[in-house]
Amino acid sequence: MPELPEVETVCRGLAKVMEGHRLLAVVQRRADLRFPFPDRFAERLTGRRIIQLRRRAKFIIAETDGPDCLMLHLGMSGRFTIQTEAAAHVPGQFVHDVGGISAHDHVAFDLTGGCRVVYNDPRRFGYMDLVPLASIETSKHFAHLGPEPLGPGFDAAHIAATAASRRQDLKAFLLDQRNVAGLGNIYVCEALFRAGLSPRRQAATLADRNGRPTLRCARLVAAIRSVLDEAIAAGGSSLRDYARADGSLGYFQHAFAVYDRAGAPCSTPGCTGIVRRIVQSARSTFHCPRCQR
DNA sequence: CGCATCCCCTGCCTGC
DNA sequence: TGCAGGCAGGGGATGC
Repeated sequence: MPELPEVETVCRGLAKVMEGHRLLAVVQRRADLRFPFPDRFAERLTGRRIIQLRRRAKFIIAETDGPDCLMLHLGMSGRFTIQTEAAAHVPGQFVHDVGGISAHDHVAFDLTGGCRVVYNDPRRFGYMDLVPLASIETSKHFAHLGPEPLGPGFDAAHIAATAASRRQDLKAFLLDQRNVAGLGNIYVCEALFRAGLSPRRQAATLADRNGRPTLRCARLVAAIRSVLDEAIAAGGSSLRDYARADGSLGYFQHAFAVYDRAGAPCSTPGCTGIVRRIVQSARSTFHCPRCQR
């Protein structure tokens, strides 16, 4: 599912029911997801109050009043649902254990205030970890992350400086979380389209011969910001299994200009190009070969 | 260092 | 209808 706008949307949805509340019970139904759960995962969280939820890159961080922060990564298919029906609540048990509906519910968080937050992840590419608040930024998850694309550290100068020595394709450069954190396949495709830049262009060509930012860098920064801002405002993109934590659907997928639109006419005014699908790094890229250079 | 490839796991869609 | 194959929003390991 999730790139930055989807994770941001989920984070906001969870914040409403988790912030300020205490964890009455944490139910963990298996020993691992993508990675093993940390030792005594449920025990270390039980009884703690959730102070604040925030997002960094594609992670959700839940700060608690205890020594550990809960770090969540949704992988490809992770999602949260919020259950509020009092009738569905059987302490320490999953709703689906009782009602028998869905598989792949791996963790449940029971909170004061009456909500249960359930993590479901069919592919189990997501994971959870516990990290001390003071060492979050230096943790293995965050130590190599680039700047937030919507934050102050991401600008034309950063792009130019980072890309200047890179021989890789622009697509791969933007997917690399060390360069900028939070973009994934969809929003890279959409941002490159908005910027009029080819996904096949060498990253180094964004900078001038002295490694300084060009207009292309500025256009790319503006394109990334605008597409992310709009996607967040739309509640993210709902493809296949993605939903917001409250169960409602994002609708930015209706605004895709190129993603999953191979064969469609290019939407750039005056452009007669056709959206093409190519494969880069074994993943689909969608672009207009005519107006993206 | 950069890049391609494979892999983790499951579900869904397509085409035969 | 059934089944095989391809594909998927992430990201880490490996080998060239």
